[in-house]
Formats: sequence, C-alpha cells, structure tokens
Amino acid sequence: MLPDVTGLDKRFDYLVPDGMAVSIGDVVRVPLHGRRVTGWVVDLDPDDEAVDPSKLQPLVAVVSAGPAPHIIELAEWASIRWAAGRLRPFLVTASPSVRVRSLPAANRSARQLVGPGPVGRAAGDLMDSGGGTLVLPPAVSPVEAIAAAAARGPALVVVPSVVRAGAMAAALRRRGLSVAVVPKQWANAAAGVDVVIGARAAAWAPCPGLSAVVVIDEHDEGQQEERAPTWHARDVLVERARRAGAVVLLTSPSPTVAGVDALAGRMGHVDAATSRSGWPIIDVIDRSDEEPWKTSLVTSALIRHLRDADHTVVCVLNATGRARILACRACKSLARCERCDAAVSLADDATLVCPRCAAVRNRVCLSCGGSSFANLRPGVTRLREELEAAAGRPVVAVTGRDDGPPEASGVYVGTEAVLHRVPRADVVAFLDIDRELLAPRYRASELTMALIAKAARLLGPRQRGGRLLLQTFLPDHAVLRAAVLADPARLLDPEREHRRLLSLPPSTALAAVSGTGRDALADALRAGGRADVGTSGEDYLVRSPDWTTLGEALIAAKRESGSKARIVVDPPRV
DNA sequence: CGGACAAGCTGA
DNA sequence: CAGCTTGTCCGG
Repeated sequence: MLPDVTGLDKRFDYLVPDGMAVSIGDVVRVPLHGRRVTGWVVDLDPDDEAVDPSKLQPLVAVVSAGPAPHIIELAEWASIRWAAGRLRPFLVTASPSVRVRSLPAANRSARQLVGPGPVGRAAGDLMDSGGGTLVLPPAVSPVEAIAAAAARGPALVVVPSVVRAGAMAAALRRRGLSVAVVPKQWANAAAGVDVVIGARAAAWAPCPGLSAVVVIDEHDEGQQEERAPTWHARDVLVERARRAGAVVLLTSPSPTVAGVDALAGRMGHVDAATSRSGWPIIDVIDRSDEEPWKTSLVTSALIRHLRDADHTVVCVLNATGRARILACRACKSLARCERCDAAVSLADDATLVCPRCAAVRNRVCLSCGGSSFANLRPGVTRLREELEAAAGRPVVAVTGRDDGPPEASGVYVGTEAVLHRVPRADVVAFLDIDRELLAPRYRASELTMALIAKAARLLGPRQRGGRLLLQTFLPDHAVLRAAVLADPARLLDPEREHRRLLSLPPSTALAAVSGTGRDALADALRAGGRADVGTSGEDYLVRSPDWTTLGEALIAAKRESGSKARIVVDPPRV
C-alpha cells in the first residue's frame, strides 16, 4: 500500500480481512501511525521479510477503484523519466476525482455516421504506416482524425484544455461514437467506450482495449504539467502506446522536433488545398520600411486596419524580459532606488538595480520589507492610448487575469493572454514579433510558430478573409517565411540540426535546477558523474545523453534536508 | 505529511 | 524547572 500522503513515498504492508475483495490499484483506507489515511494497493502479495507478520494491521476498507496495474507500471517509468523519485503525483492524476464503487456497463459502438474526408484519410494512412505526426492547419478540425483512430478500436485522446475536450466530445458524439470525458466520466472510461477524451491528465485515464492514442496540438504548452514532476502528455502516451501495442497519432499545425522524433520522424499531411485553406493570409510588415524616425509599434499598415470600423482587431504585444516598474505585492508601493528615488528594475540575479545611478540592493520592499513584486506593465496602458488615437474608436486592454469576458470592443490590446480571451477576430497583429523570435530561449522558433498558429485560430479559414499581421525588423526570418508559406514543418530539419549542435533536447536530455538548495544538488550531481552540470543565470542546467540516465542521476543526487530545490525535467522555456 | 519525542531556550 | 519552541525521526 502506497499512502496518499505528500512527503511519504514509502510502501506499507497490511492484512486483507476475510471477505474483502481487493485488487491492485484500488484506493483503500488504512491505519497509519495513529491516524487513518488513504492510499493505493500496489502489490497484493509482497514478500517483505522485514516486517513481523503478527504486527500487520488490517485494511479498513476499499474506498474506490483506481489505476490499473499497467498504469502503475507506467507511473514507475514516469517517476524516473521526470526525476520525481516517487509515484504519488502520478497515481493521484491516474485516479478518479470522485469515488468509483462500481462500473457502469460498457458502451462500445464505433458507428461512423460520416465517411472520412481528407483529414480522416490522411490520419488513416499515417496510422496504417505505424503512426506519426499529422500536420493540421490551425483552422482544420481534428475531429475526423479522432474518428479515424476510433474506427480501429478504443481510442484515448488528449487535447490541450478541458474546454476543448468538451467541445470535441460533443462533435464526436454527433458522429455516433460513445465518448467519456475524463476526469468526470472516469467510471464510463474504465467500463469501456469508443473514445476517452480529456486534457493532459487523460494520458493516465483508463481505456480498456486501447488501440489508438491521439494527441491533439502536440506542440501546445498545456500538454506539459507545470508543477514538478513536469511530465508531458505526449511522452507519457508514446510510452503507454508502445507498451500496449497501440498506434500513436499526434496532430499539430506546428509540430515540434521532440514530437516528430518520438515517432521515428513519420509525418503525414493533408492535401495542399486543405492545407492552404486552413491558414489565414499572413502579412509580414517590415518595420524598417517605416519612416526612420518612427519607432512606434503602430505602423501605417496597422493603422489602416484599426480605422476599418467593420473589423475586430486584436493587437498582441508580449511582455518578455523584466519589468520596468515593480510594485510590492504586500503594500503596493513602487519599488524605488534608496539613493536617487528612481524606479528600480529586477536584475537577473534577483537583486533590484537602479537604471539611473546603478545602485544595487536586495529584493526587499523599502516600505514593508516584503520580497515579492508585481509587474505593472506600463507598456500596454500607454500603448492602448496610442492605438485608440490611431484607431479613432475605443480600444480595450485585456489583462492576463481571467476576470470574466473582456468588455466588447472593436479593438483589443494585450499580451499573449489576449489570444485566449477574445474568441474571434478579423485582424490579429503581433506588434513586435521579434520579441518572440529573439527571446533568449532555445525553443524560441517553435514557441513563436505556435503563437502564430494560435493567433490564426482566431481568424478561422482563409476564405473568411482574416489577416494576420507580423510586425518585424527581420522579414526574412525562417519562422516568418514558414508562416507565410503555411508550411511550419519546413522548420523541423534546421531546428533539429540546431538542437544537435547545441546539445539540446531532443538530442540530449535536459533539466533545470532552481530554488534554495540548488547549489548542494548541483554538487551532488557533479559528484555522481552521470550528468553534465552547467549554469543558466540563477539556474543550473543538467544534461545527460538520455532521459533515463538523467532521471536516475537526479534521483540519486542527495538533497540536503529541507532543500527546496526545484527540478524541471525538459524545461519548456530556458 | 503529521505525531511523538528530545533537546534547547526562557523567565520566574 | 515548567512551559514552550524547534528539530529530527518514523510510520506496516
């Protein structure tokens, strides 16, 4: 029995009372150290000599069904792959959110009410050749690809968000397929349906008879858990499918090197006409064409769209880099220089630096002693006024906080978050796409392409006439050319080569170590000799030739007691 | 994690 | 030295 208690990843033996039916994976209640806790049955007949059998206590009760034995084995693999060194976080994800006492009847139909179209055929061909990555333009629905997978037997589908899982489930049901949306319909999924679908946690959901696995938007950051262990649904499912002998289908408008290489480079495409119609018209606006003295983000091309009152315009300005103005989260006072009173900014080593007199001080609020600061993003506020003046109509600034739908308007401006908050647009403009292209991150190209694809979804298919504006000083950048040609896959080969030269994933296994206690952990890793330890700003970057070696090295590295070192295996942004 | 227990500190 | 805090250990 593995207790569901954080900080206690140890197995304990119990007696099964006569007449109690217990199977591996069941969630049970047991006495432990004078209290009652829940946990998972991970072994039914442990040969544990260390414990005196007469001292064993009995299980109190079976509380719920839980992950099947093969999922527990998958969790054991994942605990090494993402250097968790413990099973609990994976078993929590793999368990139902409400107690499941009994399973409903299986509901399998796989009735196809609609014959396959071009997407279904491309998906079917790819699965016939052993699975791979299907390049699907942003405005092309993956429903047919899922239906093609479900036609082969029970399919497990992961989409990047819960909202999309619900919408996709409805579309699949209209096609006559039986669908269980997890975690809510965990019991139906366990009983057996045509399609089990959900957000990334669905990678751990039950799907008896699994024959196909589908990851929709394989490139999406939502596919990776943000808290440690930072498991990625795509990688979990590729391994799960390998063990189950199931076929894997990844879909994405902008496939990643990691995703494509995980399936031996096999790729599929829809026909050229479908592909073209799934991307909007993309205009690359060369900012150096503007009058030389005009460094404004509001170009004349953008002004033409802003003034067209019939069009909804969304302007995106990403706030990469550090804030100019900081405010204390506790007392709300501005962070100022103690010598000259100018607004200070946060330096990379987490000290406050004065841009005027170069004084450096600790990251502590002078008014209240707090150490946490909020970014005031003065950029968007001023920009909103500038856009409003140019547009001659109201402009709404959209913040990242999800406090209800934004006020209805014809023009919106915000950071990347605006793309999640405004459902539809006629024009999406990246005011300075170079901030993304040149961001100091090894995945900058992939992340920029993904951002462009996300914006394209607001515009819909090409015939809707939407336009995507990319304002840049680098009009010949490979990412922008690929976007204009509606062919992101052309970035894969150069990107793979770049990663290989710089020893970055997927050609090597990489982890970032941060937080207090990172120095001791880095020393232990160096002493272990199985990983290469470098630095990146405050963090340590740890490399090994493969993920298993890296995971084992990270787990073996002794942490100081009370160490708060945070390990991010396969960090999405470094 | 959370309880049990020991060692260390404080004030009367 | 009671009463309290802090730290370490351990659970079947």
